[in-house]
Amino acid sequence: MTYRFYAPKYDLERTLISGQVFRWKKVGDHFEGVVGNNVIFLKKRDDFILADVIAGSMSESVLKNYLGLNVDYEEILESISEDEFVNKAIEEYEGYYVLNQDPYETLITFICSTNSNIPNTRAKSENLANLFGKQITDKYFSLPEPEILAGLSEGEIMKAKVGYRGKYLIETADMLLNSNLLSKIEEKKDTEAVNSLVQLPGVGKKVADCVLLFGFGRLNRVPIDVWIKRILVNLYGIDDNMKYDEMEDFAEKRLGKYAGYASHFLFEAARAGKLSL
DNA sequence: TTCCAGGACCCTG
DNA sequence: CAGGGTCATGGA
Repeated sequence: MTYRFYAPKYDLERTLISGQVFRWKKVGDHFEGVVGNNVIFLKKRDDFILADVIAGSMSESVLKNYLGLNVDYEEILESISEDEFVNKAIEEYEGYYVLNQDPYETLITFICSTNSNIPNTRAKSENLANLFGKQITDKYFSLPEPEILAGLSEGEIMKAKVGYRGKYLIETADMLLNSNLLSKIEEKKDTEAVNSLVQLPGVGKKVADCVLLFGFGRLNRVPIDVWIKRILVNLYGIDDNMKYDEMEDFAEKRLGKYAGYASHFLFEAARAGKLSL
């Protein structure tokens, strides 16, 4: 299937090769990625995103939602750009969109991200898929379902080079199989959703907020990582011994209902060295 | 060799 | 509750 989305400002590279998602790569003039059991090719032409679903049955509406196009982007930009630092970040990193990923895939990949870096997280995610996932095309595999992960031994999962996170992945998958934890997140308020997610092994508040922001579309949630903390301290002047919840509250109040969206502009701009921290 | 990377967990005081 | 050490792995 081929789809076409009107999105003049959309920068595929800044969106897909970023810190929010770990399953895309640039191949020549386009981007190739695995989303669920689909292999998707994307490229930009003029004001449009051209999408080819190489394998799988992802519908146009589902892909549009995944790409973060079911939001009023102009309203979001207008809202968050009231903040001077965010405004600067948007100028330095325009065309970035927050995706709307599958909660389970977000969870698994962000468990892999802890105390690691983005290239390593990408490698871990790819290893998990290639070793234990379902083969979709000759070279692309889906992330393994919880049934598969839960059935692995620690020795087996270590082949994916996930390190000490291996047992967290196995135990989290097992808990998901024996509960409806993820499916109940939707109905919970933010604080309760975080409290629920952190019950999963390998999931702390930061990963929980990543899951809420990138997997559940809660654009207000601000994952407080070392970058955001550095930004809050050096640009916004907060005390660097503030606790996680206090920093999150500060960021949400300061940046508004799209604070999470704003924070990722800050994150990417900072990581690109554009914020002079 | 040492340090760090989008942290989480465990043990002490 | 706060403060420390520890945890696999790869790259600088």
